[in-house]
Amino acid sequence: MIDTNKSVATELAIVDKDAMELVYSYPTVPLTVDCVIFGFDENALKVLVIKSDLAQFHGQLSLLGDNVQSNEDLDNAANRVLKQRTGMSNVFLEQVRTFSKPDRHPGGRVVTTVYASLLNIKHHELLLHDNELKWHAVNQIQEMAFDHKHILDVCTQWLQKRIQEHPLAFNLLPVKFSLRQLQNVYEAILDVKLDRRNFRKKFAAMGFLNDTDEMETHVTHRPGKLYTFDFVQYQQKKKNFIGIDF
Amino acid sequence: MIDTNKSVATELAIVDKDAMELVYSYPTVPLTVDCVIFGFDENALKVLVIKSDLAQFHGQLSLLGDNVQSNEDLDNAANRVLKQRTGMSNVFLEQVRTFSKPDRHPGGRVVTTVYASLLNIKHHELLLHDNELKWHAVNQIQEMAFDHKHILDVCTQWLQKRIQEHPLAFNLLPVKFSLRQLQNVYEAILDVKLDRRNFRKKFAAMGFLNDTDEMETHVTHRPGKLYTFDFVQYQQKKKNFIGIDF
DNA sequence: GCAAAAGTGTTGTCCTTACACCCATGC
DNA sequence: GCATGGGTGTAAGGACAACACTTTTGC
Repeated sequence: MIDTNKSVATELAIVDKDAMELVYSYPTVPLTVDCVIFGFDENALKVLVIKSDLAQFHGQLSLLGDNVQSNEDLDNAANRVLKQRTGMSNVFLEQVRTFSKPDRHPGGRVVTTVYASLLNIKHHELLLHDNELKWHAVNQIQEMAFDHKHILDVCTQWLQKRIQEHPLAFNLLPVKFSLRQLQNVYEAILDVKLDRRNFRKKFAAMGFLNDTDEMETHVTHRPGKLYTFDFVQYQQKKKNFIGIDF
Repeated sequence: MIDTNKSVATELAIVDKDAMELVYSYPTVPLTVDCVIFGFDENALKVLVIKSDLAQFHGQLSLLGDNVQSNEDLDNAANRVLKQRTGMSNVFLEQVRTFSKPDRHPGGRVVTTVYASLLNIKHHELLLHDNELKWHAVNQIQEMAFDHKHILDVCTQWLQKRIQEHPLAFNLLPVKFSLRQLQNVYEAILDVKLDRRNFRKKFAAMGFLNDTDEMETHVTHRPGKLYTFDFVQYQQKKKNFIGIDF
């Protein structure tokens, strides 16, 4: 029963005090975020990495990470880290997973929440180059600092699944693109070779492509037709749309 | 260049000290795990909830959660919480997402990582009943403590997607089950009628079913064969396994 | 014997795959 | 004219959907 002699304000204060005491009793842990920024360029899937700060991992590649500030949520932390490390903003980051093995960081226990994104390298010029910030081809990375190679592998699988469920690929292309460009995206991300004729048939059947009457120009071969992605058709057909299977 | 006057041991010690100092400089945060245990019974999707401990949320439903201990990874913490709250062990928990809004807990900042599972209510008798631990129908829960309703919604969506990609349905069945029982689960969850012969063929082809030499008993019709789920086969074939499409 | 569900094969359709030749452009 | 990739059709095989009758048990 509520004691009606107490004001509502007092009641709340006491209640909050209980909750605060509870929270104070919890052990606390250093928290970081790491960003796995995938990019597509020159027909290869790349990822944005730096050289590790730590002497222990001297020369090794590391994801873009930092600790989470005291009153910052993880989404904000990830966006802040990305901006601080690369100068990029307005990147759509998605939370992938939280990694928490107690020995994953040599300096002691650190829990990290990983965010990933996929963007067009040409549309996001790197403004900073601290710690040798660079794009590396994903399939050429053998070793990384911490557990970052494992994290990268998890994120690569995440991306491969994600791109088959959702047409993220179109984000990587200009508004008008050729089927070859589209196919390159899928081949690079899924790490497979696809048959050109079957690929065209599949996308033709999906009906998300609008045929412009334009062609490629200044290419050293027969120019291909240019298409646009039909967002309206996609939204309408989305409910019946299971995915893109190769 | 490495200073060859230093022993390797000294070098490592210095390196570790750098890493430790770095980690000590990070702010720390109270971390919890919450478990969203879905159950299927009487043709309804249910979830295991308790009444909140906090006076502020008096009478409101809460997920099963606790703080993460100092040297425990999140997977272990989730399993421990589940065991402490319900007595259950050997439940396959999957990490869903980490929630971190600074104001999500009235006692101050608490970051929580959420795990979910799906199991058969009848095969997991609740051994404890503290805080009125009970199964509630998911679609009848309007309000919960903290941001737990939001978390539940996220997990429900996660489950609907997940069950189409992975054979979680086996979690809902006894160790030995008939094909009819298996088919009932899929029909109920996917809300479709399936052809018995095609259903059997599909699962036979997948090779995850072990034929026991036992039959149903005490049924008022011809008894069916009982099968077990072959976890080993599933793990091996998993990489090629795309999903269960009906 | 009757009700109720188990068990079992075949066929047509559709989707996926594999595969080869001519065409348009830049140089 | 030659190098480069664009554009196109067809056939075989595999997966899926549709479909009906006989069998085994409890009552």
